[in-house]
Amino acid sequence: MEQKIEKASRKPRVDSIRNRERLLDAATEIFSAGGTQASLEAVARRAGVGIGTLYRHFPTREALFEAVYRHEVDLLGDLAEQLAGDNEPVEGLKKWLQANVRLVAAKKGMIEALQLAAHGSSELKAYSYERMIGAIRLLLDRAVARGDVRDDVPPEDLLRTLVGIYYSQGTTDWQPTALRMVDVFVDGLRKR
Amino acid sequence: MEQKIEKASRKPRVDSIRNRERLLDAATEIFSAGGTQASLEAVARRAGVGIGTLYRHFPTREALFEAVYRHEVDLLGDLAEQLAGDNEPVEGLKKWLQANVRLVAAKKGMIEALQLAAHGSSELKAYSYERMIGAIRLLLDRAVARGDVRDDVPPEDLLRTLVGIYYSQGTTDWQPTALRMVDVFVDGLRKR
DNA sequence: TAATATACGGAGGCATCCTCCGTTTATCAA
DNA sequence: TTGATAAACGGAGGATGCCTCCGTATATTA
Repeated sequence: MEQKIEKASRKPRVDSIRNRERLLDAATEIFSAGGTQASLEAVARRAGVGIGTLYRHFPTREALFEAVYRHEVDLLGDLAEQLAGDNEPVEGLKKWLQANVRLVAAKKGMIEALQLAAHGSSELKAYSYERMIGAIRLLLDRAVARGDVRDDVPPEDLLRTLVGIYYSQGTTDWQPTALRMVDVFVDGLRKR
Repeated sequence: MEQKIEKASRKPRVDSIRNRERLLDAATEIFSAGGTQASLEAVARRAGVGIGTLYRHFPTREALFEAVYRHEVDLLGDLAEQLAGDNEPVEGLKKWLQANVRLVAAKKGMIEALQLAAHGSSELKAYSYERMIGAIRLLLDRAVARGDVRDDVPPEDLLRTLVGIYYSQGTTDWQPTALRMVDVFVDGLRKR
């Protein structure tokens, strides 16, 4: 959502917008691969901008995490709406859950960062929680309505279970395992 | 290849032992206050030794975490034995549980560190688990034997619950909350 | 007390963090 | 178009942290 502040200001410069997007993409890649403490200068290099530009757009490491996280949440929300058109509701649900694995990397980093810096924007938390629950409900209800899966699992429990699955995996190279667990779990939801 | 000669080694130097202890104390303080990524040079400064000395005693950040953690576990084990002499078993149990809050800071850091470096010494994990369970059992059994608390809570469940309480607290300044929760929980164990 | 094994400190090379500011450029009014 | 200027850009630079290396200091042993 774009916000317009009272000042009749100039149009934002196109290079500024472009660089912001490049930085966001680069940060998503770098953080997923290298973890929380990846170098911000590496992010700037990957984005092909100067370090000063990075700091202008995201004054703190935490601000960058927040932006990455919010972006991922939005992507997942959009993906759910897209998958809701699918013919196979259970498959749609499974695809969405597995897409989450990508997010978790970012989320892990962000939680750390927020704890550290101690201004964990609860607005962001609330926003993302709503968005995630909404996405799950959208996909789950369709599968339930078709009679494909059991009807006694509320979206909230599903989300909590997911987080549990992701966090219980401690080691590196956890993603394949997590994907497998999601697979098992969704099969468990199915009615025989 | 030359063969290593087995020689009767000298006694360890007293300054070496002293510095090792100073480093351990300093690291405990610094990590508790500043978290995982606190500066190792700060630890050395606080201990009043050179940075080289720190690295000689603890070649990696992880080695230092391990040593701090093991030390804390030992202290808690000893504390349990001491509290076991107390006249009020439930109070002893509560005191011990609250003493744990200190440990958690170190533990959080260590888990991170171990995950990152991916050689999480499982010997250390096993050791600390045994020691913790032993401590809880020691205190719990006495309270049960006196009929002060319910008898259907095994030590393992108590430990898991504790960890859950500590980890569910996300924000900074979590310690007061955690202490309060422990208080509530122990009261819940009491028979009316 | 002398010999020597052992530990000590910190300089130095490299990486990252973050700020500051001179330079470049997109926007807008004329 | 063009010139003025607000806005964004890049990266040098100072501070700090990581870790290694090695000359110096000292505890232990004979």
